[in-house]
Amino acid sequence: MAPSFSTASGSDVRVRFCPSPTGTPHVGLIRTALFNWAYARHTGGKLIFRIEDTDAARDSEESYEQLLDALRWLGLTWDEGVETGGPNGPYRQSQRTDIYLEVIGKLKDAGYLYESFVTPDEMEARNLAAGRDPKQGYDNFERSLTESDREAFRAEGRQPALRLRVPDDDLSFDDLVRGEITFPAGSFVDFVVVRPNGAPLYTFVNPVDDALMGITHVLRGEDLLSSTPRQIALYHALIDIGVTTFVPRFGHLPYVMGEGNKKLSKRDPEANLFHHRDRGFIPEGLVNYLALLGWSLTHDRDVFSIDEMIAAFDVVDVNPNPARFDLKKAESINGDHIRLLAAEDFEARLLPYLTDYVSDPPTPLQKAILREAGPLVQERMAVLGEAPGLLGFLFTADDELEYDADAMPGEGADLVLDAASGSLSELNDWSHEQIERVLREALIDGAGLKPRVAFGPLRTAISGKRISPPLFESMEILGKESSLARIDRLAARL
RNA sequence: GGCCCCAUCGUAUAGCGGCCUAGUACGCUGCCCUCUCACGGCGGUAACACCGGUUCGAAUCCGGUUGGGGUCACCA
Repeated sequence: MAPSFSTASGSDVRVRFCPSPTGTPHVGLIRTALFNWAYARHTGGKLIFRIEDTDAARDSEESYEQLLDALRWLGLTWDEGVETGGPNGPYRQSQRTDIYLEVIGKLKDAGYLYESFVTPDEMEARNLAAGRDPKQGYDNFERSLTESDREAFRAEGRQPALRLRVPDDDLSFDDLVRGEITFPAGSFVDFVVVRPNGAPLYTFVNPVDDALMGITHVLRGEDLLSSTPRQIALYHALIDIGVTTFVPRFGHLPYVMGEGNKKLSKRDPEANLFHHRDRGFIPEGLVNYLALLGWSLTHDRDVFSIDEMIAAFDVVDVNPNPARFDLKKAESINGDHIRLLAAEDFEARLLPYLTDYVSDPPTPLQKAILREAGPLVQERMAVLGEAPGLLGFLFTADDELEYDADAMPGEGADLVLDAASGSLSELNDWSHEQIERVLREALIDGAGLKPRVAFGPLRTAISGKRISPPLFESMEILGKESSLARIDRLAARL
């Protein structure tokens, strides 16, 4: 039985993203979604979004909502699937039971499935007794059970699971990212597809749905690589009973690793997609960085737009080795994308991170402050979560400003503040150029101070912090009255 | 343990037999710019795991070794 793999390569490409709704979206999972999406958009094909909720104990509606939230936030649109519908629905496996039952019936009638009564414990005992490594697992021995054997088990009150009879031949396929892979006969065994209670398992419903939905390219995590031969075996059976006519191409994407050499664990905060959103990653930046985990656009540039990615993306270019998630690099890429934002767009995206300071919607005054202060901070942020620390003082009342301990100036600061206050109070043209001119005249030229010594105390007076947006521009935004009040206030505390 | 996958600077990658005394980016670092922090500019640091083979020529092809990872569920 020669495998007839899909030959789709253009608009006939059909890929899918089929997560289980358990837990919060993981960056590795989303990277898989991204590559599937990019491949669909690149080829002009379709992305199908299916939910594999066959594990009632672990699945949750909350997790399902988070999956939708994640894809929508990143702009990963799907053509068929949950929420949008399509001709191959329903797209939640929990609603497809009848479909599975029908396929199971056909497979049984065609002789591909057989009843298996042995329990996992019994199988282990059997292996031990045979001097066989228990890790070898099942030995296909129930293939040859007679009808009377089966009757005897039933008489004991046992309900059988159903196993798929796999071919006794080597099985090869051409992995899209790894090339030709061959599994020797015997390295994959007859596996359970239906539980004794009649509920089909992932190993069954996943390929069945792919077949029914006409999936041509299965791009998934490397952890599924070793289950591929049995899935292909199932596919051959499905082709035989007329469920489909071809086997999809497979592409196994590399892992996304964390620190050291371990898979980025679900417990690791960096694994949580929303953790990055909360810290102020923008979709453009995160998508760009995620794409870099196993793929690259060109040899000399790693900041690119989503459209550039679509134009260039092909799974065969994906690198097979595991990639480490490097937060520093991710932030750097994100910062580059922040700088690429138009000023108005940037201001709008700042709002969700400034809720402690700016009302929703912002008042006209707040809006005006943001308009002026935006350009000052856009080029100095890697993540939007830095906004409150950088801009908060602009939205704080003069007498409520708090001073960071490490910002408190030392000896001589009172003289600086007094001198600044004095010369600034004379100033009528309150522009940052004039503010700077006056202060330099008084403090640098006049008092002979080093700029660092002169402006440090002023920065603290104005912002309460050691690090702030440019000082003179900040004073201009605050206005003369407020600036002087803050300078005098700090002076009074020294 | 069986089977499978992987192997280029600390990290992500470029490289698909000669363009490689191995490029780019992040990181780290020196200098410049500078009111702080950034941004930006110019430098520096640092890698083909090992051993054989094929070839006139190998980071690139083949074999082995070593090291990592995955998988062997009536989870997904």
